[in-house]
Amino acid sequence: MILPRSFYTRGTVEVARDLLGTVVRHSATSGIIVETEAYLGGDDLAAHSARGLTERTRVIFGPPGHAYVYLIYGVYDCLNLVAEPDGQPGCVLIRALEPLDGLDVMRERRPRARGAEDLTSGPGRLTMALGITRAECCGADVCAADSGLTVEEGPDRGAFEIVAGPRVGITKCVDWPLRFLLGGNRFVSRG
DNA sequence: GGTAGGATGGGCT
DNA sequence: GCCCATCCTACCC
Repeated sequence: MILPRSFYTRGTVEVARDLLGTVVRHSATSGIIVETEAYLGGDDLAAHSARGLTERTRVIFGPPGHAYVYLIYGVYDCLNLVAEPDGQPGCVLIRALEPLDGLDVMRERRPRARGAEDLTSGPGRLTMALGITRAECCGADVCAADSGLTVEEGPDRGAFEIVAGPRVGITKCVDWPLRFLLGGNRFVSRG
């Protein structure tokens, strides 16, 4: 049920697409991934790993199937899942979830959310709703049942269309179609 | 319906 | 000192 490490030991784009429909679980809450973005190695200047291996980006260069959580704009934590074989950079930003378990807990963690669509429809929102912090989760092994942060096979919901487009909020490599979302899903971060 | 602007702190030059 | 892989509010149609 928990996705095996071999799932992540592949090209980042493939992993980003295949993560759609799977389930992220942490601290009494879970959600189905409906939007992802791939951040590659090589000449992807939008990726944190583009400036090389540093203390912060060490996890991205490490073994696949681990969580890379970072602070954005000094305010919010964002969740990534590391792909590619050990030693090669590449990770997938989780941008939106469809809430699955623990909706009441999510509402307590996000008192400002008006409807269910506001709970997890954004990279900063979903970490708040699931209680994911970089202090607790950065570097966590999402393939290990006892890690507290796991990614599981999702419920079978038949065929769905994957829509690709430019990544959100970046200024470099803006034309690369590395954002993926479930077509027509109302829990995506935008459009 | 839309958007402009502020909050806020770590990472890197 | 500048740059952010964002969110929320206020205010304006």
